[in-house]
Amino acid sequence: MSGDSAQSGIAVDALNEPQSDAVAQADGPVIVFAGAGSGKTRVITYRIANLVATHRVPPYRLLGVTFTNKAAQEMKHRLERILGEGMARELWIGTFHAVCVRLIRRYHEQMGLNRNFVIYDDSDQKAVMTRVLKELKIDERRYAPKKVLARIQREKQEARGPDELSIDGYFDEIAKRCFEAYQRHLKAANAADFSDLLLHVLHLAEDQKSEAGAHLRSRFSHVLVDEFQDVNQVQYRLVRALAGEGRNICVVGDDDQSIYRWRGADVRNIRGFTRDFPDAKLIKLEQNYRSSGHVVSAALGVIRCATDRQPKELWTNNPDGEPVKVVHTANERDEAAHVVGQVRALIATGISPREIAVFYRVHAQSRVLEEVMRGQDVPYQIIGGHKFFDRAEVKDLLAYLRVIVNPQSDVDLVRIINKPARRIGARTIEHLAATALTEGCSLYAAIGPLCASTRIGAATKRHLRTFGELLGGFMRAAETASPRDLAEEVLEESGYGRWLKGQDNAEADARLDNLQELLGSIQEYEEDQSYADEEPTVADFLTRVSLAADADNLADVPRVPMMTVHAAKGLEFDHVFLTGLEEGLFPVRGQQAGEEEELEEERRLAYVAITRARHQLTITHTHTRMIYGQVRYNEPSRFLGDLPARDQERLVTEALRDVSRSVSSSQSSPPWRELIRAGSPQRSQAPTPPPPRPPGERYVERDPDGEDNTFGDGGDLDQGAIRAGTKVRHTKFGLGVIRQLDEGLDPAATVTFSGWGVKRIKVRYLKPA
DNA sequence: TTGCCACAAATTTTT
DNA sequence: TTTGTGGCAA
Repeated sequence: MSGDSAQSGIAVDALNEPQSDAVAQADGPVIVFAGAGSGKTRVITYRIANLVATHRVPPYRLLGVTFTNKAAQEMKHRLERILGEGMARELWIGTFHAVCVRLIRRYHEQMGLNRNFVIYDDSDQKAVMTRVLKELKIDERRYAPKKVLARIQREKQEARGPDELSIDGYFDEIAKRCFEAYQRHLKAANAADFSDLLLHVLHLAEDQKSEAGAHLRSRFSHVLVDEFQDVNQVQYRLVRALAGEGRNICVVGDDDQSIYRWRGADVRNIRGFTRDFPDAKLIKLEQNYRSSGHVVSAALGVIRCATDRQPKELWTNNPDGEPVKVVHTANERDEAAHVVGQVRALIATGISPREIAVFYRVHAQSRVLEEVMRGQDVPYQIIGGHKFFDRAEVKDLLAYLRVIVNPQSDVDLVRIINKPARRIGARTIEHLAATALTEGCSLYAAIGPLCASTRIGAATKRHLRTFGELLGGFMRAAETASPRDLAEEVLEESGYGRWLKGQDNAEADARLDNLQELLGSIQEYEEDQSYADEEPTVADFLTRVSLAADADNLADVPRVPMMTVHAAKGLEFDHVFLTGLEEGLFPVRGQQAGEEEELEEERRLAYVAITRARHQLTITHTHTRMIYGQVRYNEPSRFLGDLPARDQERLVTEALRDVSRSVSSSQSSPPWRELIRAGSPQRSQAPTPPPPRPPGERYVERDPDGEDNTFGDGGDLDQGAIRAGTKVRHTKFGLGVIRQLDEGLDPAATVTFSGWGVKRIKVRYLKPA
């Protein structure tokens, strides 16, 4: 391709990025090792822009793949700014799964899928597997559906089918039989699981015989992959195949940040890339633009000890900043108190809570931190956790829609057949399944034959028939109604809405709200489609939902983000608190033989965590920790020993000093004694002094154990104790503030909950906070 | 068919 | 400690 750069109205200046010329070359394979904070995503973005603007590659022939919707979104936005909306819209940018769904849309006939196929998520997969185990009469307790499924998914991530499963022991025999049956079920249900989405495309792309395969392979002239260290075998083969003869493939990643091996990611892909593409141009980006000198140096100290990594030296021009603080604390409460105390101090100096993050290795650690945050009135937000579309009631309504669009989907049918209760219980479903098996049809199609048989009572037949007619009616309605109208009709006619309304509790109210929100999101989808001049369909909406990440609801109030280290990948913050650096927790495991690779991954995880910090990093660890209901005595994490001495400052909390004094008098001096420094500025302590309270709020002495705080003598919220502004707690929504109060026989309040928004809740469901 | 109790298990998680 | 699941009684 020529370097002709006479282009039309494109912001050329934007292309003159420091790294872009390194990857400006248009042809041939390129691999970029991009260290943490070196501007990884930028490289891909500018390469794409450059290909379009300078090398005149038609945008629709460019494929850019990311791992998360968020990353894809970000990349699209950046490219819109550089290339303009019209051009950017033509680009193929998305997650592996989203891209594959788009391709399946175009090639579904060659893949043996019906247009209206549905995507089965984890719980659907588990439901299928449970069914399979029953059918094969395999003991569910000895062979847990989750275990079998995990085994199968491991195979699928390597693009192996049931026939290629290598058998080693009895479990594998079982797994193989289940695998076959599982795929059979998916096919019959006109469904695909997440791996299938990729596999369908892969199989066509690697098919040397069909014309469609050749067409698919030549579709894209350039393929670019972000976070290449996270690709699994299937994804790697997929991008290789899609790059086709041109071999214009550019991958960007950091082997030091490979933390998803347990999920099928294979670092060997990034390390082996140069084997598959010996002519690949290798580029290393080693300058870190993000973090302070001490942070970068600390991160290097940890990662340097890693065995088997692509040698590279991260460096930075940034000032040294403050050394990393390593704080030894007495226990998890002390640790939380210290972290929250520091966070408050930072906020008090005017730093935005959004720029102060708290990390932990496992979710189980978050509870204590949350309690102390709440107790000290620090606004926080847990990142990760469940998605909106995973809520039971949302999944229920979606299951109705899925059955309507695709009546072959048995798991969806089972999900809703008795919701609301229609007197169709497990027994009847078993009969239905048996009939479906002998008839070789779906559960839905088996309703007729079963009702014609004599195996079930007349009453049950009536219930089944009514249900069948209900669905039939919906299917007819689906032909003309818009998705939103259909959803509303389902909610109404199925009795689901009435069922929820009948349950007089706050939980049901919240569920109804969530369903309203779902209707809202369908509406939004319809509007999007009409804006894009496309027909909205239920099937398309369902696909989007399946591939959607959590709707990261932008917090109205700035809050301190709290998350696992995994969730932190790709993010950065001015101040980072990394908790629980203890042997047995971080690294979580890895001391035994055969777990070396796991330990390596923990090390990379620690590296990822450290490199999230821009200005300041505080690492904490505890002497004892109660986790999973058991007290553990902890050695400091081995990773702490890898931090260079000059980059860190070791501190202990007062509470630990007390512990150490009493312990050291009776025992030989423990290794952390020498960490105690005179004049350490720790103010942490076990019973937290009462935080200052805003006027107009009653303050009551807390129970020293920190259990439920109560108004006065506790018990229920009495009328006198609440008014607008009162803080309350709800079992599901957590902490909230009353906005408005409606008196009456059964008083209700409008409450703003952090993370949940405004809800109307009966006062009797609220507890004082 | 539903609801309750005992018991076990318990990283990390996107699509 | 919390959460999910299976068995059993009403």
